[in-house]
Amino acid sequence: MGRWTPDARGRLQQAALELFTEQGFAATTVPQITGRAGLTTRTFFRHFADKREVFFEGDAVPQLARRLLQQAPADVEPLTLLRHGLRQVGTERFDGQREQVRRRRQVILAEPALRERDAQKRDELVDVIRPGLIARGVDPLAAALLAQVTVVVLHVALEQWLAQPVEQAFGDVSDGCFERLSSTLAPA
Amino acid sequence: MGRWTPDARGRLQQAALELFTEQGFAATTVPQITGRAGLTTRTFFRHFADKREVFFEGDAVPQLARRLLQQAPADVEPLTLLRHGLRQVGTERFDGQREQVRRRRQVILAEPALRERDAQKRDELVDVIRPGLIARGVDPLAAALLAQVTVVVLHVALEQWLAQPVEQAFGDVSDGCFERLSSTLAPA
DNA sequence: GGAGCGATGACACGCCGTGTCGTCACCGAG
DNA sequence: CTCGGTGACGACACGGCGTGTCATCGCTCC
Repeated sequence: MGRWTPDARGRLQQAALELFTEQGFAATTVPQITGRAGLTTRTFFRHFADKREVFFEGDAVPQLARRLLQQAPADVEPLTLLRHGLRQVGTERFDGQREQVRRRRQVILAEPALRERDAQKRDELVDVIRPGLIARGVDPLAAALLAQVTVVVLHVALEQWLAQPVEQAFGDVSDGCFERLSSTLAPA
Repeated sequence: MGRWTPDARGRLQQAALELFTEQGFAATTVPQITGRAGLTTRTFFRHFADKREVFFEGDAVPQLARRLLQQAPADVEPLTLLRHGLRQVGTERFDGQREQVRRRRQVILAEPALRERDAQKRDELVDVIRPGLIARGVDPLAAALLAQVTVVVLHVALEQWLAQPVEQAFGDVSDGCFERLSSTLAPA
């Protein structure tokens, strides 16, 4: 409990999210955000590297991926581990929150600057998964391909999952994507 | 032949590339670029949407992808088409220019802002390939997965190709990546 | 109770990107 | 040949982003 009202970072995130949905990302300025949060502009940039980061901060997927890769038993097949990992991500961050995820997705898609940052975040996830696989004994080329493909499936499956008429478990959608991809790549 | 010395856009690209390699992307300002090109700052932004675009402009890969997808005979298997497409990209843009490609790659990797834009460019390529596949009769889910995977292979194969001790044909590396991916994803 | 610490405020500043208007060679119509 | 349109660029102003720097002051530890 400091000299100031607590959770400055959380207040900034909250204010930013509200303003982004109210008036769009491009139309809201950092002073507007800090004004609503009761802070100064300079303080915003002490918590977030730039205006886009406040939207993506707290995205726990890379942390979860790191944890799963480290803690899984060594005898688990990499592909199995990755499939279960996506299912885990689904239950922790998607299942049961489809409308919330959809709204967030729409904000991103509407703003080129946020799409770009989203693509970078996917790359960062690849850069977590790949060394994790290598540490588990996967050779570098396969690790690079598997890490990239896992993030691709996460991305495509999320799109599929959001488009379903009725919500199903994300893990089922991502597993379906894995299988579909495997069969599509198999030589005819 | 106008009132001004011709090829303003080309002069800007040239000056920008020189300055980026001389002193780095972040350290060069747009006024520096336009100064060297003999133009004003405002003119820079008439030719390029932002400072990063001058580095990626003229990247003909999406155009090539569009052309290949439209012109290939309708009976070519999608996967075959994509593999040949990557080989084509390799011969047109990579093979025989490895040092040049490597230098460009290093500039991108050294600058987070350029990595981010590079990721966005890969997404844009996906957004060219996917509808092209759908137009060829591939169903939407497979098209999404194949488009993403093709760009992944392009990316991973480029990394592989740059790391080889002696240069080989890019198409051989990308084909190897495709096969490796297919076998890695196949159920044990 | 005094020293160090850490989060924030306050202020200045450079650069990015845009809106707007003026200038002037080129081009086509008459 | 002239005259208005067009299109690229210059000139200027400006808001917003992101950073460097120093001051402030409650908290903690000794």
